[in-house]
Amino acid sequence: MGRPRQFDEERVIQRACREFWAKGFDGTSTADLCQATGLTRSSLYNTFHSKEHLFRRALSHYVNTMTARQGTVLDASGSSGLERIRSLLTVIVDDETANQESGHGSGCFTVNTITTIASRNPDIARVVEADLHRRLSSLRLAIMDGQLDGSIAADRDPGDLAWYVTSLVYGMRVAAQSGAGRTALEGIASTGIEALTP
Amino acid sequence: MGRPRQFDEERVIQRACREFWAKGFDGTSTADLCQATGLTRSSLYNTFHSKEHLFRRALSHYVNTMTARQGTVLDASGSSGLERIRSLLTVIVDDETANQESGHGSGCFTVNTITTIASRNPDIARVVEADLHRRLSSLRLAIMDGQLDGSIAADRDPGDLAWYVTSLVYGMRVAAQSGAGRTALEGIASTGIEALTP
DNA sequence: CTTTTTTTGTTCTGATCTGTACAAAACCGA
DNA sequence: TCGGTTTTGTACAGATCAGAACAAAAAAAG
Repeated sequence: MGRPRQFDEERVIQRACREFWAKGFDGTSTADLCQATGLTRSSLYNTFHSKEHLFRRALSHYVNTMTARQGTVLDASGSSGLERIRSLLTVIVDDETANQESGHGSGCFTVNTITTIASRNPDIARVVEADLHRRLSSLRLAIMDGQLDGSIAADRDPGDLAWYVTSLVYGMRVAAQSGAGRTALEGIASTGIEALTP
Repeated sequence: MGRPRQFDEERVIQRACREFWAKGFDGTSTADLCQATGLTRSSLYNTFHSKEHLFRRALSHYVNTMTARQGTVLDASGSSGLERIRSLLTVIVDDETANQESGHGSGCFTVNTITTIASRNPDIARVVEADLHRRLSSLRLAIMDGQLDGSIAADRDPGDLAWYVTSLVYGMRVAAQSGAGRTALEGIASTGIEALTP
């Protein structure tokens, strides 16, 4: 069935993800992508059709792995709703400090995408929007659990609180990118979670 | 003293600011800037030397007007520290809903800059960093006032709380850009401010 | 071995990019 | 009115951009 591919598609997407993450859609050229992935021009276009298609694949890969990992923390049974959200924020702090220390930039690919092309590209906007709704639902469930087990204030709408936590995470991502170190992020997280307690 | 200019420099910077704000540094071409400002290529380069210089002027203009406006709210005497921060958040909510309704995009030019080129351009990073420190100081003063007048919990470091409020504002900016409407933003603000009360 | 199918490497294309060159135009001072 | 100075319009330069074209290479199917 023809010549087999000399590359692993998943691996290529991961490399492309790093590249787009660091430089954004507009700031990344197809030459950059070829160099980062090791693919030639024709292999890249033969497989992914266009720069925008590859971007969507890379972005989807990012949000899927991120949301999955955060989802396992959020859905962990055995701890209170508040504890699960606290764990989520810990994951964020660890992520950002790891990013800062490992050099390859910081911040969140999703946030970067929201603040740049999402407003100008409906197809890309759809990816982040679907992910947003997934995360809001997960959060709402954890928050409702917390309101039942008494760890989270019950006098507020779970949907509002889910938006609040989302916004808190967004803020921590941007703060990390504007220079906030681990201790600053931990302070933001511990202060921010106070708003949820009864 | 030579031929006088046929344009108002401030006005040009405002137009350029809108353009960069909407499309980002990489996404805005010099042709876009000419069209948006009405200047010809040579006038633009004669006055601002390069795309990056103009970007810095536009960004400085933005952070100055924004921080000044938010500063007057934060420094308002006659109300408690907590009230002043609540007013700040109200300003943010009003800004974002106004942006959404008036069409010309939403979100914050500063946040967009942080999440895109700031990490790749030290000169631009310096602009946002200086502004960040100004805002953190203003916030810390208001928070210390609040801790003295009893409206804000005194058992937390003012610097940590200043970072928290900054992060809260960042988060609201991104939330607005990802589709949060006025009521959602108001919910985030009112929940977020709970964390500050004693 | 031959044919068919797919990937790969290289080259090309036309558009767009930032920035420059240069002369015409418009103003001021004398 | 004339000389000096600055802005303006247009044309251009060289680089880079996303993507297409096409034949060589590599494998499976017959």
